[in-house]
Amino acid sequence: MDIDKLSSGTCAISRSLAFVGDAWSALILRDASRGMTQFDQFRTSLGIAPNILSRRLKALTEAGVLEKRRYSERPPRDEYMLTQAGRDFVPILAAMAEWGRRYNGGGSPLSELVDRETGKPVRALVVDENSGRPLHEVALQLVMPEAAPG
Amino acid sequence: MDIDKLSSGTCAISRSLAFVGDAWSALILRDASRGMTQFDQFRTSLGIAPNILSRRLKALTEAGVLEKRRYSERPPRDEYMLTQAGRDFVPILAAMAEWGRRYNGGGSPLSELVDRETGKPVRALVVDENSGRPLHEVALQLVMPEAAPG
DNA sequence: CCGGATCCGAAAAGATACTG
DNA sequence: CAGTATCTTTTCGGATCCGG
Repeated sequence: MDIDKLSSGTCAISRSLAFVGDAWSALILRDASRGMTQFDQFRTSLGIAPNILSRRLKALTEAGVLEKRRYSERPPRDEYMLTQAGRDFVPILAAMAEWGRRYNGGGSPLSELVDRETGKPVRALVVDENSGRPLHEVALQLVMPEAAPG
Repeated sequence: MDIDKLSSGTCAISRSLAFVGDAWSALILRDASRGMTQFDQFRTSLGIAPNILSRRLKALTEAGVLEKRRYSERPPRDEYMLTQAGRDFVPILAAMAEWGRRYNGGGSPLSELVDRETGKPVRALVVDENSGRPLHEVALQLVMPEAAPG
């Protein structure tokens, strides 16, 4: 679809989908959050063709969720690191993992999220920051600017 | 990419991406959460080609996040409703909206989420269900089954 | 008018080979 | 390693048509 239109639209959700409406991009962020930085790490982990990995890395870098950094001059070597925006997206991946486990968890054993410091399993839950209420208990209404009826 | 492989892989995140790694699917869920049920409502709201919409609705129905229900026999009319799985995905969309607002919020005024009952704005935050800590403050580690090094 | 199905050109994905 | 070039295959998206 038209990604440029998505990222400039009036819906805040669309603006995120501009990045992760593509599965590869989200999986790259996942691997980056696991500490991967190099082209070949991503390529091997994802089984992705190099040309499309290249394209995604460039797009994610231009979008500001990854940062390219040269860590060796001779030979020239670059690494990709999560920016603050990228790190802040990781909890959303965690929430997606929670959902995936609950509603599509059949078959083989699934990956788990743990707190790296305590070693305890983490269960992602989306709440309202103000009230603390879990959002799945709240009747949400998305209000578009300029009054668009639903 | 290969969606079937995604939805059967060992990573819980991948299993969610099988559904929303596609931007259209997520936007359909967004509109469904706004109360839309009919083919033409989605089509008009999204500006999507009918064949694509048809394909996505079928996929989302087979995936179990939408349910097709016939509400009129003559003429035959169907509506699409969120299932429990679909409703539980909405908080993730809310978290994505929050992120989109923070990191890609420039330009025109953006859509907002409000509590339909109180009318108050909702700020989505992903926390650990057990400790209550915001996940962006937690050092997360994704543990794959069968020990895969990062 | 609603809910699609069909057809076709354009675009993107994927595999593979190759280069600095 | 970290990509680029090239090629084939798949998917997308727009226009149009069809049955109820």
